[in-house]
Amino acid sequence: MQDKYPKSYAPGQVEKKWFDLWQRNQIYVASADSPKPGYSILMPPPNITGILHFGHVLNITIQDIYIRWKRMQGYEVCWFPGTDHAGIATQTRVEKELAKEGLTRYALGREKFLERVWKWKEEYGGIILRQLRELGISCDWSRTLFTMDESASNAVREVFIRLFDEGLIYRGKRIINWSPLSRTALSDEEVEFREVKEYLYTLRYYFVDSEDYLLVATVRPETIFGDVAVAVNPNDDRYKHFIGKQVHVPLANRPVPVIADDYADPTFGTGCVKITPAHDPNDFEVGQRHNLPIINSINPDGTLNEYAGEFCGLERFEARKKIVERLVERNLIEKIEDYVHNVGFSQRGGEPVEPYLSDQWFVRMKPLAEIALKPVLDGRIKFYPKHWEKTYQHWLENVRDWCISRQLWWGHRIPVYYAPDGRYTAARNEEEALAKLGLAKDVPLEQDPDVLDTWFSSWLWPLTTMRWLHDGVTEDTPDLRKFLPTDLLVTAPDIIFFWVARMIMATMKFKNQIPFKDVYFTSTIRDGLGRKLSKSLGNSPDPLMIIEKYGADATRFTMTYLSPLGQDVRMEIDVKTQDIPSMEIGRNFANKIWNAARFLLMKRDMVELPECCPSNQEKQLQVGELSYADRWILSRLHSTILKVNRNLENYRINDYAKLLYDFVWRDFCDWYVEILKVELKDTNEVSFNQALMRFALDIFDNILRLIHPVMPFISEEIWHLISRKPEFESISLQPFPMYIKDFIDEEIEWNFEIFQLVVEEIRKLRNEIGIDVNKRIDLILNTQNQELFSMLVQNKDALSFLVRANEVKILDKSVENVRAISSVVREVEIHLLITSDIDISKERERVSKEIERLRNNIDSILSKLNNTAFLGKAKPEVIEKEKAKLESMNETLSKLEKLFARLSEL
RNA sequence: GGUGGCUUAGCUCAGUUGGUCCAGAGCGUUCGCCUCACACGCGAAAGGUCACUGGUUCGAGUCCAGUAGCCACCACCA
Repeated sequence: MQDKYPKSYAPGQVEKKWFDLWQRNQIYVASADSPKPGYSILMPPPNITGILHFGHVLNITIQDIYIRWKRMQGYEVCWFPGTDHAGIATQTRVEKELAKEGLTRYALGREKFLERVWKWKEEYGGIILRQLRELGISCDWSRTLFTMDESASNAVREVFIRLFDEGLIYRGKRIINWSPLSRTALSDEEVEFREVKEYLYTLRYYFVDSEDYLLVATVRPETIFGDVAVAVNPNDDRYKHFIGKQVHVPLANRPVPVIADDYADPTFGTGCVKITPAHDPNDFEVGQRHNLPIINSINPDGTLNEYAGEFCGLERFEARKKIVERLVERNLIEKIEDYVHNVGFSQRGGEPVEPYLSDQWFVRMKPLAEIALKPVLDGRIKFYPKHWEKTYQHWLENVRDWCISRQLWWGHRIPVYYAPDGRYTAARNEEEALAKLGLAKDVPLEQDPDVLDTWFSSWLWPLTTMRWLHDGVTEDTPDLRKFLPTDLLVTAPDIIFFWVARMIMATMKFKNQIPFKDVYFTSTIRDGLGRKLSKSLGNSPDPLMIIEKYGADATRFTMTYLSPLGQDVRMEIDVKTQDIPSMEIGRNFANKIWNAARFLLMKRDMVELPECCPSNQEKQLQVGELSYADRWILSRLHSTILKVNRNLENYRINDYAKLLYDFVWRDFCDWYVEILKVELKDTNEVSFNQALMRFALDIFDNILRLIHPVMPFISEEIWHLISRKPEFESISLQPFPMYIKDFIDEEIEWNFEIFQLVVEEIRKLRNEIGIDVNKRIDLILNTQNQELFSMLVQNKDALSFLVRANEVKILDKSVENVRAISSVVREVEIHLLITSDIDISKERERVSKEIERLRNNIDSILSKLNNTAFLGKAKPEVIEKEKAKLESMNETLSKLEKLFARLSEL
């Protein structure tokens, strides 16, 4: 029998077995025609270049919890998976591979290069999804979508054309964020600011017609070759009279005018600013105001161009060093000071972004922001935690136009065609473009070489996953009707602007519907030092290794257990071994569940329970009289069911996990299973034992179903062992436990708590006076409280077992002159009979301490009850409670005092 | 600079609308146990002026204001 159910739970094979079976039986494929109400979640599509990290683990686990919970609640559930083509990341990746072969994308040409990328995608692009599977997720793989699939691409193209025709997409020459590494424009969101220590150089700009000079401060001396003016504030008396004069740009020796503009802050630096329109957004605006020329002195790859003279070809930071050297040489630097300021870095490439003037495509955001703000403000879309709504609102109200063109090859090509006369339009193909432009059929057109920002396809995710415009035409599909709006989006807060806001914009704009009802922002995972997990810090263990070591269930459970809504998660990470010790929480819990099951199964086999599966509780209740403990665990179960549902509804997933943990470990294992041992031993009647086991297994079956959303594998495994169902069936298709109010018995729960306190007090006494664990004790318990007396009598055998007692006497009147160590708990006197001498002074100390504690409590209650303000203003039930408490405490106190008096007599 | 969050036991954190017998858990520490499901376990113990100041209230860890420290996001002047 020992071999039939292994002693400790081994997740590896179990998890693999069930995942394969779930796949083979296709139990997670959703039907848009189902009569059941729909419930849907869009999986945030991971990048095809991505590898699984703990952010995914948490995110995916939460989604699977909701998907499984709702499925068990009887919804037609659909979880849409997919992957993102990740323009820059993927292109960079493949270019690196080419570099190893001594090739570049330019050498290969656009078409050949894209072939390579597709090949790479076919080979490696699915890895991340396969890794996700290891977690046991139950998404509908038949609906997997890639953002560059034809159906999605069709929708992207249509959306571009529509927005273009409406004037919401436009082309313009602007200062954008340029990534010299990837040689492409970036959106504002792709730039992150970091504080850096640099130098502030104060340069001398000599007047053309005198020996005098202006002092101009800059952190970027390499941009002087793009200078077209020096600005001073019109109200700055120091410089007023220089306005209109000419100064020489240092080294360049080019004369530029001194102009007046409010942009120059007299209180900052010297009060003079060099104006470099091509390399600074503010300067660009100043330049526009004053009709200044624009000199672009930096190449797309970040090197200086011919305007820089002798510095031409140098990389911008290298150039800075050389230029400063030369400036010092020529005595053109007044001073160099330490300077700390914020610099924008490319989120992906990590290099400082270059403000760069170029022609790009933009989406006009104002009108879209307005329609996206509404559903969040009026509560149709709810954020969890709520405070993100404010961040969202602030962003939308201050949003700037979105630069969507990327100078890449991998991505959705911009569907814009240019005519030889310089005009252009957005169209599905050349033919249509010619027609739109009113040109003859043989006029050659050129398509825009750029591609779209990756997020320009991601923002359509709620629509493209449901095949909206999959052929460029079809507006309505069964999936859209059934599953839009989706019910929940689970995502990290750092893509609230990138993705969440834009999906709301797009779905509102094109479908006039919200994309999702609830948005859950996941916790950021940090290591023991509070740092984000990252590969470079070495504090980001491979989840697959962790899953292999602890099991997917354990990993899922631990992550859930540790993730409070709206709070960061901290996990100790052993950098050396790449281990996460806190995963033991889940592993130990899984093992505990396994062993509880093992115990029940062994007992079931012992009593030869014939049925294959437990029936429902209502039937059980009629079968036979339930014991006190039975009624208690049933009541606790239903309290737990109620709270589980409430916690899941409110996205309090860590509370959900904790609740299960405590219920299973504390209530079920520590108390119920222990008492069950006594009850089974109590009688030789087979039918009684069978009924009892049927009941216990039924409780456990409920536990398995409660736990299934977070621990799908172990619950499936044990459920099959208990139910003996064929393998094609699944616990994930069973109903989630229903809360039945009639099973809640507050009186039982209350009294049982006292029972627990009594047991604990007796164990404490045993421990304190050092009674050998194997020695059985004799006890006398007495109480005048009839209810408690009856409870104790009913639980006498259980109590005796739990405290390892020999003989237990339960009386409803007080006892005199017993040779015992005594204590009082909630009106129950406990006398542990002993044969040896009592250490009276120790006993007196113990009892008097207890008396003092109780008196303090009584005093505080009395002061409340003597306070007329309290009596006048507190709720009646609160007052009643205080009175009852006082009464009970007084009762306990008088017993203690008697006890103490007796000790004094000895 | 703006906004939001956090500050409870040695560590990591719970504490849902203010009131349930001294504010809870896990880890760690100490003591005792291989008690016939589980040592990934069982029983027990020690450990907290709930950051600080003030206010509201009959009553505050819980609500409000201020102070300090930490964190995140947004903005950003050479």
